[in-house]
Amino acid sequence: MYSKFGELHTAVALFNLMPRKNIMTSNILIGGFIQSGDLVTAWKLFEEMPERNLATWNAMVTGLTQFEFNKEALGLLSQMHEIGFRLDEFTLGSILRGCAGLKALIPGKQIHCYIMKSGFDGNLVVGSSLAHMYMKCGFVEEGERVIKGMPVHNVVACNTLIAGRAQNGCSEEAVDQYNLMKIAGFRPDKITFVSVISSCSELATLGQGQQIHAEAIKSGAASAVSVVSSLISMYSRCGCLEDSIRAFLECEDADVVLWSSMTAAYGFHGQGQEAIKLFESMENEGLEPNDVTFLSLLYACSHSGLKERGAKFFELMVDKYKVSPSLEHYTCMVDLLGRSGCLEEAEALIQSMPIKPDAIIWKTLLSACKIHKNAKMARKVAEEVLRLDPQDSAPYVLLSNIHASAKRWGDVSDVRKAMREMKVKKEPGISWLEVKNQVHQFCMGDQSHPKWMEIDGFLKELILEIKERGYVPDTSSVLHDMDAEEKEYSLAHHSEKVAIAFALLNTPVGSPIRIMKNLRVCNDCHVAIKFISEVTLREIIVRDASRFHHFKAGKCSCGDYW
DNA sequence: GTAGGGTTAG
Repeated sequence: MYSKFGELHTAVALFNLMPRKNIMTSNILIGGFIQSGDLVTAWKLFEEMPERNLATWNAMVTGLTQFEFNKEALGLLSQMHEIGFRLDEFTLGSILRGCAGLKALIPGKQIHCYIMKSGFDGNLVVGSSLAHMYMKCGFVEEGERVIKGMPVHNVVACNTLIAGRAQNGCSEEAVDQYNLMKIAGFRPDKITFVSVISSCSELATLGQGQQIHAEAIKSGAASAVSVVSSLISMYSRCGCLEDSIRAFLECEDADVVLWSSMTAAYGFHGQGQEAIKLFESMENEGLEPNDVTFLSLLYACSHSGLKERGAKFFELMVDKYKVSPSLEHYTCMVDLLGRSGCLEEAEALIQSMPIKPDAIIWKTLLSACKIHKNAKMARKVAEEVLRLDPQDSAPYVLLSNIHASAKRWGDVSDVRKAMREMKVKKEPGISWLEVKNQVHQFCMGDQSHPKWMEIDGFLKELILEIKERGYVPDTSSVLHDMDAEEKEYSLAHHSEKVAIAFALLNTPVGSPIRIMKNLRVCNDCHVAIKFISEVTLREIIVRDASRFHHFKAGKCSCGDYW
């Protein structure tokens, strides 16, 4: 009774007075200490026990995995094995959770073998944990096989499948599974909504996201802070910052994740000042920012050109909040310095940081070299990128762009030759948008859309019209060796331009257009879309690989800084 | 006593 009411030390005092200490009482105490987070005392009791049963071991293994002492839990498991204990569903569920946390596939597979032999493979808890372990290790298909092999399902099994797909980049499949689970008669809970709403942010399918939000409200799960965090991110990534703000303000039990997701949302829309204000209010509320909060904040500073503020926050993070900077934090800082033109400083940071640089951080610096047209540094940096990731097309494309904008055509063709030799291909640009709950996708060079002729004709007219207003095609981002006319044709068919033409033809006059793109918007498209927003009197919102651009009346919200 | 989830650099 005492251990249930949290008066553990009273319980221990009583326990010590007992002339004969039985296993059950000790087990209850161990469980109590684990629940209160005092693993040290739980461990001490465990060690002192002259005799332990399966429940004792299970309590300890579970306790260790609950607090992410996964390696230690695996150590206990092997001791259990040596002594000859038979593992039950409680042991198996917990230890699989530990394996998932460690992304330890090999021990996970060994446990899978044990499960098959001991006949636990039809057990819902064991099966879900096993599938979760595979999914966390990146083996989606194996996880699916485990879930589908179970004779009965429940909400947790469905959620395991949905979350596993969502976390492994199979967002569409996650949404499909969500629909299937409803048909099968399972009632989605807050964990379902978190996963499926996150998938909608990944897909940037606003209509779908709104519908699922409505379903979450009906089910009563929409006010859970974890669901709100995913909603903030979803609305932000679908281009509706206002809805993110509304969700944030309406949430009653805010935590650090909620604040971080709102910070990220502001950053994503280029509202660095707002992100900073938010961070300051968070500090005032007495909430402790974490590594992700700072990542979002630094990102927001970087995308708004707030170099000094960003640098100060980096210091604050290390000195006051004792968050040790990760490679991601350094990448953000390199981006911040590089974008604002301090290329040498950015390079010096990479050289001096205590973590080994990867291809991504060098690529970040390379983009900055492109923005600030520093061909000399770009060459050097491109070499670093290629050394770490020889198949990456980005350094070739960026180098070629830099040479092309300086009209060094010989250098451009050298880069092209090197690409051919290395068999590196540029990732094709893809843009997509939702019209009446249907997703339309346009890929550079693909004319398969049923309305292609109509779209193409309209696009030609549109380009002519914006040329009259002063648009001059910027062919420097065309990679191939072509004559000027071909280059212009190629440029005019960048997937975002095609998608916008399609949207103008198929959405109500005056309504905003939302386009998503897998790559970053090129400079030419950026200029062209500004003109298009002016001549068509439309607000055009483009999400590219890195952030949002809100085009309105000939201007972009990024202030041409991206 | 056991299982599934939110924010995140380029």
